[in-house]
Amino acid sequence: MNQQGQSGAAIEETLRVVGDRWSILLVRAGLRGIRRFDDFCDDLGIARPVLTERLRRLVKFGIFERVKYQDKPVRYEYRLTEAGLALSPALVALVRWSEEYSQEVSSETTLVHAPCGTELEQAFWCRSCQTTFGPHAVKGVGVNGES
Amino acid sequence: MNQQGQSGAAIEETLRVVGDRWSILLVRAGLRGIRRFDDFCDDLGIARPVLTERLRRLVKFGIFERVKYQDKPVRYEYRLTEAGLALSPALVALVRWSEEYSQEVSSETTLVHAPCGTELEQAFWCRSCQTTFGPHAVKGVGVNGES
DNA sequence: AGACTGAGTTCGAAATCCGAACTCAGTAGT
DNA sequence: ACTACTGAGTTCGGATTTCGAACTCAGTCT
Repeated sequence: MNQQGQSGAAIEETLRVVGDRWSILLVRAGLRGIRRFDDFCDDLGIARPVLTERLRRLVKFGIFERVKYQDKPVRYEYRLTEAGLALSPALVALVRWSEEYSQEVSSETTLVHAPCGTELEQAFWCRSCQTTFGPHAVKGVGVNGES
Repeated sequence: MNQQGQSGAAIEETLRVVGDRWSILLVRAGLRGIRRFDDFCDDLGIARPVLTERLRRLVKFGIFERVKYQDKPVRYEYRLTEAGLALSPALVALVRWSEEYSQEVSSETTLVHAPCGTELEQAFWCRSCQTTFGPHAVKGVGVNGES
């Protein structure tokens, strides 16, 4: 079917987990502090059966955890795990992209790749800063490798 | 329905474009140099009708462009636009996540960002080769002229 | 009692996805 | 001229997923 390298397998696996229309939005809602079923429901406008299924899956994959927050009528809420939080770089990247390319596609980003001498694009992610820098933010760095 | 700030609207818009199971994979394939209909098909194992629809949509949103590369039998191929390339940071973030939090795939790719001293991710794109180099490829390249 | 809460479940209808086979223009081989 | 092959799609019926709306169930509030 496809025989791409490791990074291909990696991204496919990620998408198998959060690659549907709702999962990333759920993570985002989680980052915004939303935890309860009905709140996810109202906030995203997701259909309840789908929300049920999606949350279950995300719990299974360790992105959310189902926590009892009340005993009387037993009630559970969903909180992001560390793995869930770790998706934020991807969210940031997506947000940045839409900010830049969504409506008006205008950006004269031109970088130079020293080794091979041609223009190139680069994306950087810094763990300590928890931010990504789009291609335009990077300059004059030369690296290469194989595919 | 949802009244999140700009970033919420932004990410939703992004997902409206590439938020399905295939689009991101198509972008990734594009980054790997794939351009032809049948190649996308074979590489991803996507159903042809879906591929047709998906490519059309991505062209409409300016992520791919449909380019005639032959006249005799008129043939078109799909190339990533700059906006399409700009999605690579997001892809890198997803790959990175799966490397770290997904149990299945394990790859010891660890990059170091010289300037700030912490691990980081880098995705490089070479326009002339029409390919990106993932973290793996970059790994072990001390060429960066850092520490 | 009666109304309300929160986390779901059940339902049938509608939208998507799938693989397999077909189209259509032109090219290559015999 | 006849056949086989290419590449980019389209058409088909069937399977899967999604949807909104209404329902459940335990417990609480007035």
